[in-house]
Amino acid sequence: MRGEEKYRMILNAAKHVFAMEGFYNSKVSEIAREAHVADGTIYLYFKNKDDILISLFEEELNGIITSVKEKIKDITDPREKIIKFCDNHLTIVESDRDLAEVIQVELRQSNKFMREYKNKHFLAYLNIIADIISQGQEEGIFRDHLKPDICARVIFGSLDELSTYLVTSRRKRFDVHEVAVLVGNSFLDGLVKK
Amino acid sequence: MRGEEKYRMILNAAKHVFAMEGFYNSKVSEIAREAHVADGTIYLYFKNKDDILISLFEEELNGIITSVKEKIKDITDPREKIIKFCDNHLTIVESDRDLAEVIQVELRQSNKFMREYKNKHFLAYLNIIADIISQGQEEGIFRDHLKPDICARVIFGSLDELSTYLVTSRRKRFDVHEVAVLVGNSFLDGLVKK
Amino acid sequence: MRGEEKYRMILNAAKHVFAMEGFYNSKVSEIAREAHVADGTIYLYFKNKDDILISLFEEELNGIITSVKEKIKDITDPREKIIKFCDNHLTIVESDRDLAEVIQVELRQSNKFMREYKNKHFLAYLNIIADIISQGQEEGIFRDHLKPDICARVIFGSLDELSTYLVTSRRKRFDVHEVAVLVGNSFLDGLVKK
Amino acid sequence: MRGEEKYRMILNAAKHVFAMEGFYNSKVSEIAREAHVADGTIYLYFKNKDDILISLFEEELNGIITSVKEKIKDITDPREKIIKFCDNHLTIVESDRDLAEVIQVELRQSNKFMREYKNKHFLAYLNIIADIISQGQEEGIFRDHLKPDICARVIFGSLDELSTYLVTSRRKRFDVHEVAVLVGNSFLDGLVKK
DNA sequence: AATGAATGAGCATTCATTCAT
DNA sequence: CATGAATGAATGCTCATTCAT
Repeated sequence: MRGEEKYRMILNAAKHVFAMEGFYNSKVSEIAREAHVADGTIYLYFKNKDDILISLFEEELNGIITSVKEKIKDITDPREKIIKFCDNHLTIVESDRDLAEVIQVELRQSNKFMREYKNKHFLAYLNIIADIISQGQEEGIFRDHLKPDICARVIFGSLDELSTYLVTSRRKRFDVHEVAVLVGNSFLDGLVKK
Repeated sequence: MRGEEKYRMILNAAKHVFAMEGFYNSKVSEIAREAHVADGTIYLYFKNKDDILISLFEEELNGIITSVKEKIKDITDPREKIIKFCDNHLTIVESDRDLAEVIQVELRQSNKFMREYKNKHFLAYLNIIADIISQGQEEGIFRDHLKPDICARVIFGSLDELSTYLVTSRRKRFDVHEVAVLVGNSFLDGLVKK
Repeated sequence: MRGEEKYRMILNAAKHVFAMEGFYNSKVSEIAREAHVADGTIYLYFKNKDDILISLFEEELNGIITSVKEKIKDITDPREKIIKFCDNHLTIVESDRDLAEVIQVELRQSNKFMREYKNKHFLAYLNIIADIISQGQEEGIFRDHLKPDICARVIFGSLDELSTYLVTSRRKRFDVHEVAVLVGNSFLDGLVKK
Repeated sequence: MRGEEKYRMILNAAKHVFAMEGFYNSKVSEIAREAHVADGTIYLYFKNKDDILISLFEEELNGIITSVKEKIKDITDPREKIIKFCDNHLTIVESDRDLAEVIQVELRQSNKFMREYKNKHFLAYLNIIADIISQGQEEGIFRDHLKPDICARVIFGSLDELSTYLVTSRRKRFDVHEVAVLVGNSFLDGLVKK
């Protein structure tokens, strides 16, 4: 349908502009120009500039969450699941630098509305890792004293900082699959009972 | 000296205001009020608003770098050095939430000048970790195939995300010393030759 | 005919919306919604937003003028005519608060086009009073030195301000028939030769 | 003092611009230009555009109220007081056409804040007339059955409509002193006990 | 050095109007 | 005739920065 198409065009333009300039330095009129719509048209699809950013996260994070859940659902070994999760995250980031930039840069914005937003969709993403850890602990594979929420933060933090490294550099810093295995294994060495 | 005193007052006010509102939502006049100086006075000590943020990082990061270098200089075991590094980072963050907020939130801003800035002082901080890894590899304690820069990113990313967790929550999520050991050991399990 | 029906619906919706929000705070889309037509449809019947207001006056004032002329045409005594005029004005205002609001609030708008408009249809209404005065003077009933146009303004101003009083208040301030007699007589005392 | 001076300059510029264009067609930047200040300066003295209009009324109405109270305070005969009130109103209007235009045109605006405003300062003006009527009734000079608030509206409405007449016309329509006496007497004929 | 009143460039948002369907 | 999605000109307001005192 036409409307849906414009909605996508605006979000894509916004992703690019936000990635290039940062949210606060981005101009709505610039997004409109890149989306090939008039300034006013944006306000038919979004309540305001903030709403564009929120919608962008909502859409993209949902996509990422759906895709990673799909990819790990047939894996039984929690160790392999974690490596797959890392691999998926870095692969997406590598294939969509704008997205990576927006997630890293703007997920940190501290508006109240953003903080609340994070407490909803971002946590769903973190919980995927935490759930894998819990599962591994129940299966007696992972050490019991490690708190899943802390581990999830540690793993996500590593991946996110590596993404920054990837995005910030103009030249290629590392092979994502190789590093995903490295990060996964690094933690697994700490996680797995000896 | 008088001037030095005002400079400090402005930076402290800025740290607080930036932490509360975020850089872009902070007003120079608000910083001036909190610092008990006139708006114009700020421009006697800083070139512009951006310069306040840059100077803030410069000062704070230098302090952190100096303090952590001091703390690890008498430790010989690279494994202990890494744990000490983690412990130091999380302890500082816990004792100065405003600083933590500013580092996490604003270090991600994507102005070009910020990017360049990061490539200077922030890298000095990362290099402390990378150097420890290199040292450990030279001593034959750490595995050789791990790239020190990648490892440094992974460790910093973990610590930084844990800081966010610490700062974002109103209630205490974890004991920083305990977690510092955990993070350090987690990586060490992966780093150390078996 | 269909078109005539929509024209009426739009004017009625406009009267209500203008009365509620004032001309400048009214949105064409709001009028369209209340009239149960599409935004664009309005432009099939009116040149622009201004034209809606002008047409509204035109229609309503013409109605009022026609009705009052009908009511006073069989009265011969100019004193009774004036009282009837007052009674008619206040009765209409009381029965159609939206109309009253629009006349009072918007008749005062000072666009050039409005000024010109007033100089055409509004004057026709004032002239009804002025003509009665002139008639009374010719018949030797009213004092000769009073200028009919001034008297017409005085009488209309009184009625209009009383209408404001009526419309602004939530509770009933006075009985319109009683006050019409009062206003009429008040002037007549001044008008009539002793 | 300087600040007070700028405040006056802005209000005077606003009075002129509002009178020329009407409130909604007036641009803040136009007021700024006429006041010989920068756009932003206006917001040092006024909260927003609405606040300029409100302050304008506040100042001007207070001035009018003060001046008329002063003028009638030594008059004992309520009949003379009313004539003096009318004379004062029309004289002010004649000497400050911009003020007259703003009062008439914009006092009718129907924003909620305006309605509330009217219920405070405008009523103080009306009450001056109502008090005179009450006084006259207590002294046994005016008829008892006339309600002072209704009479006040009638008299103000007459004066206001005559002001419109005065302001709208380019040529002089009447002598204000003569008409003031006429309006006053007109009502007095109705008011005074025979 | 310190002040803070003044500046004015810059931008998000609104909404009357159009026109392809 | 009717629609309503799309347009884009227009403007109130903010706030970093300046500079006369």
